Amino acid sequence: MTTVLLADDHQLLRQAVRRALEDAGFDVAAEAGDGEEAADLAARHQPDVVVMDVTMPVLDGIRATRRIRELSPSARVVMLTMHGEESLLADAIDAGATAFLTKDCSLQEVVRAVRSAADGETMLSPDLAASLLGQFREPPVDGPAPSPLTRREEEILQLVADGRSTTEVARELFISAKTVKNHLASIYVKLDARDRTQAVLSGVRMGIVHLR
Amino acid sequence: MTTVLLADDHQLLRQAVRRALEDAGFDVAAEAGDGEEAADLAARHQPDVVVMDVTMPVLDGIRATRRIRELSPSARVVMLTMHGEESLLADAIDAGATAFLTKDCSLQEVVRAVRSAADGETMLSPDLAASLLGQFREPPVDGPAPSPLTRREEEILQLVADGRSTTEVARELFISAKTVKNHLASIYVKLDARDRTQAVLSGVRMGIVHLR
DNA sequence: GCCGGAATAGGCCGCACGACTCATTTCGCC
DNA sequence: GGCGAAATGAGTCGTGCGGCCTATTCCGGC
Repeated sequence: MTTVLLADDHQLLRQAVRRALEDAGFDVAAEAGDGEEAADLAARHQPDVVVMDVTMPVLDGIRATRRIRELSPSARVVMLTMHGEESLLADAIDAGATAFLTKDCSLQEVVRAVRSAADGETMLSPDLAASLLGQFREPPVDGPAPSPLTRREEEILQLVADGRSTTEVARELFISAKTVKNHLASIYVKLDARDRTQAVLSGVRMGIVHLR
Repeated sequence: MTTVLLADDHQLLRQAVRRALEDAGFDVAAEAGDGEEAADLAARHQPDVVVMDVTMPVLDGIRATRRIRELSPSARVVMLTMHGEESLLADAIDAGATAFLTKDCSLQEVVRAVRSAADGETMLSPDLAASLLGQFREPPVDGPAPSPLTRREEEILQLVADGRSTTEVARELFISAKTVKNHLASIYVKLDARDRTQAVLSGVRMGIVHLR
């Protein structure tokens, strides 16, 4: 049977989660009230899954997770947090957490996450997944914006972004410096820029030029 | 009872998923072999959840999802794909998909996703979630790179990135243009840039200036 | 108490840059 | 066949920009 360790400084929440997990057929082997206790109990009981709060006394959930991952590598950690902060998410995953849930999710979600974790599978809180996907969706939206520049102009802007001066661009493309300046002037008009700096930045924003 | 529509051009896969869903207590109302059929059947049966493959004849899963989201807004779409391509993920979410799974996941994962979708919750394939998180973890690694610039220099570089000329920066900061040039010279040395364009680009790469 | 870095400021020099106008050739497209 | 856009090139003009050197003030740390 799958054994679980609960770590949260709020007894109320521990009781609720314990009920839900036991109803779902899990064996809650122990409960911890702070991170250090959690690490000790994990070492002793070797649970399959640890359900852990991020904010706890003595040793926070992130550090506790790190320690548990060292002492009991087989244990999967399901992280709970009050606030759906993305920085915490990154830290948690870095520490070796398998799942990450916000506390405003349902008990069913927690049970589902524990089941996934027991199967060795990653899981994200639905709302966090949504916000992550939201960030993922933004760039492609304005990413494929049709460039107002001609091929030659894009080529020149990229070279300028790479640090070339007007004469260097000219040498590189085997054309006269004057032509490069003409192209640049055209670029400034099209991108509503008044100098190469603004033109390059516009290019970066529009995804026409690549940072190197 | 939760009704489900299956859309996939491989009958074998449809049968497998149907079995798993029915065992889990779902009602598989219909099956479609291509995207157009899926959209039609969705309009007729108004299922709670549509499980749809990305690659299908006639109308691909992305377009089919878009059409279904228009005709049957209450239907949640769980997207399946062979390849865990992130560009597809973005497109799928943009089309209005609620969940996104790779086909190498277990049937239990599909069932879990359908259950989540029926509850109106987003879900990500564990491996996709992991890869997303991977990308999320990277930026913070080199993000908090200690800036070699002083506060004043950062301030000036940001203004330059915002499009201000030397004299404009001076006016804005109530200092002489000469001082601004001095700061810029210092910035060029520290960032190994030879002009404002390269300095600003370095700033962008290092995350000390923000694109606006 | 003093040294050093940060912020302030001035001068000088040369060139690269950007603004404005115009010309030629070569395409694709109607 | 001819129109228009893209690419090429030129001249002129003014000034913004960057290199180099020096100086003063202020502050924090040794």
